[in-house]
Amino acid sequence: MNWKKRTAKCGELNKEQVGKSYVLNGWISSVRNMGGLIFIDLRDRYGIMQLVIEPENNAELAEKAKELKSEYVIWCEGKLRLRTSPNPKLPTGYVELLLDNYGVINKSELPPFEIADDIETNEEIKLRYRYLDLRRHSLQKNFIIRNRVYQTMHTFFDEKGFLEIETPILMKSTPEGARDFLVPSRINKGKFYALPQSPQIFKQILMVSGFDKYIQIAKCFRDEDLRSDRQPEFTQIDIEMSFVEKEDIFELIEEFIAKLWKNVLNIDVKRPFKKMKYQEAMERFGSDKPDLRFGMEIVDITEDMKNCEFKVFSEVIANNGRIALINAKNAAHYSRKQIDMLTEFAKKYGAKGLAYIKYDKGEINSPIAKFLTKEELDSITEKANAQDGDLILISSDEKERALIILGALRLEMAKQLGIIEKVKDDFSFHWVVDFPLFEYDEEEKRYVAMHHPFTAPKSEDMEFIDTNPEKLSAQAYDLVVNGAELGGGSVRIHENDIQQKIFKLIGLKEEEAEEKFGYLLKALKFGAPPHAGIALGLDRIVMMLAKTENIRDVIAFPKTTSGISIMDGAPSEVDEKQLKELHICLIKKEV
RNA sequence: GGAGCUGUAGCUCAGUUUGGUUAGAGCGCCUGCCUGUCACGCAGGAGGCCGCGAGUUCGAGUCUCGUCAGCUCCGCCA
Repeated sequence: MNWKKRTAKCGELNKEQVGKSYVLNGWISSVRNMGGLIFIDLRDRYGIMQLVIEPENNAELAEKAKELKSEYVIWCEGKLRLRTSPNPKLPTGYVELLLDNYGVINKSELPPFEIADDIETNEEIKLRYRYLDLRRHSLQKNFIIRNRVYQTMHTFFDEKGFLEIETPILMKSTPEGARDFLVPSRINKGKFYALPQSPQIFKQILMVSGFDKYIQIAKCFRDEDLRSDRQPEFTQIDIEMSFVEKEDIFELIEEFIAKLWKNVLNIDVKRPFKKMKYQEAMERFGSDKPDLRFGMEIVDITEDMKNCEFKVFSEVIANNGRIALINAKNAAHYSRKQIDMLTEFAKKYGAKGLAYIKYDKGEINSPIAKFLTKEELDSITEKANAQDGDLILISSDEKERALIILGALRLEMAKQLGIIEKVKDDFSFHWVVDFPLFEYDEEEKRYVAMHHPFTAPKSEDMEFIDTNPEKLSAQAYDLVVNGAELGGGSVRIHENDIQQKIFKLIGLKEEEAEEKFGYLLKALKFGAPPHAGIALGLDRIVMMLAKTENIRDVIAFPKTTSGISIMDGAPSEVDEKQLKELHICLIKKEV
């Protein structure tokens, strides 16, 4: 070994250790050569230590130190002393290491960007040099949080008697849900494994086996388009329990979440969490994951407009649609152009247009006012609780569409008006419950499970199962924090006949159900206990704790929005030989 | 599958509206000076396929079309 091993870490030394000698290892963060005095900032993951060379007392070392550049890895030794001019901004700012000697362990090319917290660099270069980006404290701290989450989880669930059990990564492709990633089998030519979208069926089967409390940090894979909070591979804290009801899951998860927030942020979370029905979430907030940190709730005015002369409204009413509004307080100053942009925004969610009323300096300013009677206008003003200075945005559409549009506008206006900024340090935890069991898929012309097809219907709704399936509510629940879905789960079906019925309702023929899910159906015949569970999005939890808007900030090696890993170049073409072994031949793209 | 924004020095960006001499700034980098810096300071210097390809034009960083990449969003994501 031609370097000296560290006896301390950069961020750990302080006043208490002054007078002692240490060896440090780390990366050169910056060199400030004052001529008669050389300062070097040495960085490791624990912090920064200032090194000093005094040319007056060690001319040789000072001369040698001219070789030192950013991001060289060095070892160095010297005595810790108090600084004559301390820097209170640094945790280690009261001390410095007076060097007796140092050595370069490994040189570095000039990095393509500076390794500093406060500089912006384009995403592509940061991802190409991910190892350099990951040297920044601003990113490292997220992985320290992530680790805190792992450790809290392991301890918490171990103490509760949960068993951590791994489930297969290579499994059978399932027809429901997201697009599968497929893995060809060499031994079984022409056949494919799929990567799990979640370990759902395996964990249910573990319940049948009697492992009544299961947990796993599960890697999941979904071949769908990416978003700022979605990667094709992501991590779930996957949980399942036997002989429980949904309340048991609520209590367990609330306790766990409270522990996480305490351990990571030292915040005391108020329990129990609020519960809101899906229907209510949609009606009041236009979302199944409402952000409850602020108001601006949706107001239904369909009834008030039932005799309205305005054709847009009357047609919507005739088609059983919804006319509703939100009141953007103090936004009457919005210009025509700004409102046009809001209209464009609404159109992304399928709006045909957007009506508005400005209560501007005592006057009502609205292109639709002339179509409304005084009574109609008054009732809008009253229901919206509109005052001078307010801007009312009105959506009229098919019911769910209208609500979704207003839900999106509500969030957008909260952003634009600085409301989100005001509540950015608040946390609002709640459960959304009583989801519909099915929703109708227009494209496939069939019912699909809103959660997944193993979700139990509410027992009091079972009477509708043969007559009116769209009326069925699911025993499903989502954990929602600040408008983000951090997890979701359900009470599962543990009876073979009900499971078969559900498959039938989503359009799976008996043979298909047998072919795709036969192993689950069979397992349910062998004394399956009642069971329920949940999956928490670990990446999103870390995002929330780290207060970052982007999932790339909490995944060590993430992919770009087109699913590419720039650093290693995945996905890539493969050798003809590899394809041949797999009996795969590529279709040449036509030009 | 669709929409929007962005692409100019190693990095961050200006210049594009209205085409016209040698494409600028800050940071970083290189050389020298500097004894308390920590966003060190001072002096000097190097550094450009204006994403790529066509087109319009006497002339394109600037206009048009195409294309690629990154980001954000809609669809999609049980």
